[in-house]
Amino acid sequence: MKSTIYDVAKAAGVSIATVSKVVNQTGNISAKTRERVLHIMKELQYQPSVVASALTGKKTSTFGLLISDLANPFFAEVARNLEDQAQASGYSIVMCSTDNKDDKGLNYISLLQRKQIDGLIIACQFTKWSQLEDYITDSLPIVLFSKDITSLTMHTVTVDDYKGGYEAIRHLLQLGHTDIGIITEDSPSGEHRVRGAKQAMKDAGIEPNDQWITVVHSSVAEGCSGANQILQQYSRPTAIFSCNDLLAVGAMQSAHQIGLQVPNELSIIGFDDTILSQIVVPRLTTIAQPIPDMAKETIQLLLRQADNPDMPKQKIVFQPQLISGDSTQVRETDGK
Amino acid sequence: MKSTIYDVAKAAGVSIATVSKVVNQTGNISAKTRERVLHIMKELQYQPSVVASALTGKKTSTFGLLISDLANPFFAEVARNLEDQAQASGYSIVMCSTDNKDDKGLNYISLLQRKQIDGLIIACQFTKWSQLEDYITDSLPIVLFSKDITSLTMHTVTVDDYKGGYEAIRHLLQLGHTDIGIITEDSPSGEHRVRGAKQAMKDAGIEPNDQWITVVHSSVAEGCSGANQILQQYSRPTAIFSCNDLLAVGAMQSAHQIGLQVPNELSIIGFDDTILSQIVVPRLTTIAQPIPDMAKETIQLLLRQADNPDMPKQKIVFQPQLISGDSTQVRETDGK
DNA sequence: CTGAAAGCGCTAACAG
DNA sequence: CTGTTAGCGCTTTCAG
Repeated sequence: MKSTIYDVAKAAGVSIATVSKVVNQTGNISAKTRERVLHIMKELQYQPSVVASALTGKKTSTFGLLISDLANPFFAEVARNLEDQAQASGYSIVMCSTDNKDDKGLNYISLLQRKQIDGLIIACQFTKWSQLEDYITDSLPIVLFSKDITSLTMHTVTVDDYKGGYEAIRHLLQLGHTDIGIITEDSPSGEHRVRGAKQAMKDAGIEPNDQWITVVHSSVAEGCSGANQILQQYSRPTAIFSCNDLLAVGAMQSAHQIGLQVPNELSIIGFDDTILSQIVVPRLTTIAQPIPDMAKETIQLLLRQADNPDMPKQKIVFQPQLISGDSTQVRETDGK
Repeated sequence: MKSTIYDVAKAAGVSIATVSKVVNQTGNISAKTRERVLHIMKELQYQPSVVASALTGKKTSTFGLLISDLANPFFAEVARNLEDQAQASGYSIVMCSTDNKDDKGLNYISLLQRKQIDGLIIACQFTKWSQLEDYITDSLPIVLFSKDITSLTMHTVTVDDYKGGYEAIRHLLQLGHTDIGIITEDSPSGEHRVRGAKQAMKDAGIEPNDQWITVVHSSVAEGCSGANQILQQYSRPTAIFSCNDLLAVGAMQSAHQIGLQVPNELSIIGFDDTILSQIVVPRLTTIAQPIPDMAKETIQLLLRQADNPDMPKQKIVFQPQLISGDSTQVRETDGK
């Protein structure tokens, strides 16, 4: 049988209040009794119940994480980093894959609140963000990760998607590419990346060709078919910017199917720098998000909200970074 | 402020016992009162506290998952499937990446027990499994996933690693390969796979060449260097069996560096059928584990243990399946 | 410095 | 069919 605070108190010949104080290091307890209690605790293998203490208004030391799909390498890495940071502060994380389905997400949210989590990280999509307000207790610390929903006023940790898109194109431009296709997914960050990309082209005096822009769901397969659409046209671009690595890998497969050499005949640049981009041959050039830093900031934000419920909402934006791989190269002049 | 069972009781003009009964659908409550209570619950947005009910001895509806590394695609997929299955039964999962460090794992185990999880899935390594017995309350339902520790008598869900290794080699043999290298990691399942592999060779009258077997840590980089060791020898094999996809991908990179064409000059077969094997070019031939089925069985086992604490320990073994990719082909006769 | 006692929100007999 | 009551294990005044 598990031992309780009563068992310890009895064995130590003190009251449960005293035991509670030595456990939580509150109040003033003489060194002597503390030692004795500590000793007994060890002897009885006493493990304070998180459940009981949570009932008295203390923390559960648990965060919830809403994520699109844990099996997606990008999100898996995000989850891992968040977990590490949380663990460093004594917190654990409940993972909830929503597949970006509103009802699934909403269900998880109420479940998590019934479990009295101390904070929630939202790293998935909702089609109707407004519903969240009905579901979320105002006192629940929340951070939006890698999503910035302007209609919602919440703490937010993101990468500068716009700049990332801009830099991706600038990289291609520097290599001499002027005919550039874009494969993107239908999401806010995808849109930001595309906006940045288009702006970079315009700033270089190039008008984006809408024929070379496709919007698909985020998967390798769709990235491939999206690329097919672009590459099988009569005139095709010499480079493609894919809004995430999954799509970029799909584009590489498409090129392979069509018989285009990457990077000689087609340059491809991705976004996220997931493990996929690292193992693919040629190694994908991509835009990296500083996930460890973002994770750290996210957890800090959650922690700080606990002490300071109405701290002003912050929007923290991190800078993306170009990772040079082997999937992009100088445009070959005989091309097109 | 969140509403409690008292608020509902008061508003409905009944006792909290009655409310509790309609919430849990226990006892006999007249349709009329039930309606009324239900109505009030909705109105007050009443959400029963999992914490409070757990304190009275009920479930927390939470499982813990100990996993090596959530960022590893294989484990991410395992986690996702377990999460889905758990969610189908109203459970959520706390993820704990241990990096196969004993102390990390042990810490997580006591933390999880303090949080009163209803069950634990262990899918990571421990160097000293015996320690677990001191940490785990005998009443905690546990399932070992994808690990079978013979010294421990626990419920176990695994794939037949031995057979998987055997089949992998048999596949290569059928393609005419007789000079086969092996890259493996230092783990029980890795050993089983290698044993199966060696047996397959022996059964075909081939003596495994220890020069062509390397043991490394599980990562792409180590898979690559492990393959380098094998392939840079004066005489090299025409095929390599890698004990998991990470290593297989590493082997592909090694081949690429050395300038060996896969599969013409070198066939490579992996294990796990992760997303990595699917995106790599050429598509990796590999041995798949039926993760969804394994996950389902795991959760069922946990659930059943809750009702039936001392049910006889089961060892459930699933059959691996060969997935034909493009990384293996008939041995070219001019080879070696 | 230590202890008694009142909850936290809910469940489970046991009465009525 | 419904309500009373005694906990579950712990925290936190408030006395002593």
